[in-house]
Amino acid sequence: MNERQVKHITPKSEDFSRWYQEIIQKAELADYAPMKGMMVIRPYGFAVWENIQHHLDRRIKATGHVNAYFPLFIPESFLQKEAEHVEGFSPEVAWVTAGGKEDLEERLAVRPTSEAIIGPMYAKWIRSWRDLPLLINQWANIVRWEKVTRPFLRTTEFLWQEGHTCHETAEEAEEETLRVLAMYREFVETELAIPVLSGRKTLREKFAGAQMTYALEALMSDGKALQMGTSHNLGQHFSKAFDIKFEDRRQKLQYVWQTSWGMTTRLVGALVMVHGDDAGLRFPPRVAPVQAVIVPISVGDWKTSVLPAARAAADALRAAGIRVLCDAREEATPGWKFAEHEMRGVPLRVEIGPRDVQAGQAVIVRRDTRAKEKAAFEALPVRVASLLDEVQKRLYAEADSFLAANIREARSFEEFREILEKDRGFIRGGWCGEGACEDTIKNATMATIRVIPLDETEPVSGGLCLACGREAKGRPYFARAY
RNA sequence: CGGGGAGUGGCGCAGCCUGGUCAGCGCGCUUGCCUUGGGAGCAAGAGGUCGACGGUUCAAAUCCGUCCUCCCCGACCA
Repeated sequence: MNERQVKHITPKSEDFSRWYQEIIQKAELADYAPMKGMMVIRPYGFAVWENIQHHLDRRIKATGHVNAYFPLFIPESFLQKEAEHVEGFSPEVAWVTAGGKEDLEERLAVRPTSEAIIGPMYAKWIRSWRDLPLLINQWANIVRWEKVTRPFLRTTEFLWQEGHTCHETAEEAEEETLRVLAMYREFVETELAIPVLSGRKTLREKFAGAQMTYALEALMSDGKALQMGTSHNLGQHFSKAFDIKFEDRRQKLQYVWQTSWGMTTRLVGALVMVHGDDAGLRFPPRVAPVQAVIVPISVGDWKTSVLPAARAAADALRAAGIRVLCDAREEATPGWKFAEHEMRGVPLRVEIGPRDVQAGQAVIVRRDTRAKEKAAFEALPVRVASLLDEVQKRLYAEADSFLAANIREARSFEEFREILEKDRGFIRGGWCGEGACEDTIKNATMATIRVIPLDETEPVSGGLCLACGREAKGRPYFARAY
């Protein structure tokens, strides 16, 4: 019993923050690098990111976008062209000032986002309305000099995908912004099994340089919100700054209408915080690095009596397109393996022992419910595939009911504070639309407006602003956020 | 950037107050035997200039000073 404690992680309910850090290291998703705020994404964690990339890239391409790659460095003069953009990012830009032993004539920013290096290129490439829409995405690394960092959630360098598009009209740009938002939502819900709220950001929360920012927000199991992705309508802010013009269908010179949008390695952190439990991770099958682990029960002459059957089962599952691992390590006992793979979030475990071989069957155990069942060897691929679907659905359903149970209404500021104190989660309440009131609430409670639902563009009558008591113009979702 | 905590074999820690067999424990690791249906057991091993630099002293993991790094909690952000 005492020895067990050694490998054990802090229970989630006892100290969520500590649980998060420990599980990330023990499950080998990531490790701290020797530089502040930087981490190494280890193979197991990177496999999750690769699965995310795969599923997202598919959708990005299916909506007509193509991938390209732009430089890591941005000349300072470029970065400064869009005033609000520079202003917003200047505190967190890393600079390159020398090459070898020679100082540079102009400093180079390590991209905190790529608008400022993509803009000038688009200006070169776009001449006519026939060049539009231009729909490019890039997978890249980004550097933002953050003061407070946490593995996956906020690191100095992170990986992401950033889409940058140009359109003929304001309407098309807005459509693109919303199309991507919907695509993101479908992706997060389907692949990551995470339900989200989507909507507009307030002016204070929008991307520096954007005209309008839309976002997805998810609820972590400690009751704090996490932004899962953003889609920005840039209007003509950047096209004017970078002189991206085209001749339209009536032979008139116009600035293009742009969008940009991104999702990051933060999503890996979201998977951990939404689905994890006291025993460790619980990965949704569609992004799990290993979907099913086969544990041969090592007794007696298991290497000759059990192992071949385990290997054959692994081959059969692999042939059925399932990501499977046959854990034939001799140095670990079956019990050890059970606990380890549970901690690492493998959705299904398939146990095969001497008795099973005799009976021509295997024991399948679900990570999410720990339910056990038996399946004949021949039926294994079909049964495992269908159980993976069930686990995926159940994880979503569980997260969805948690989200639903943690969206509350506040009719007064007092009520708002009580909910925050007692339950956290999302709180819907009246807002007059003024930034000052947004600040008042934030300063008093640390909660911010996460999103303003899209179905709510018209003023809502009857409600009052939580901060000033005047008539509310909308009822956004508030929350404390990461 | 403010407040707090911590740097001792791979990991987790004890030792520090009261300098001197204090280089120690557990886990892990290596080798062998034996085991294996929920984190096995025994035996023998390998492994550390005690975060860095400077100072006090006959003597520093221990006392003093400076610096570095990491973590947590806050203000800013994917």
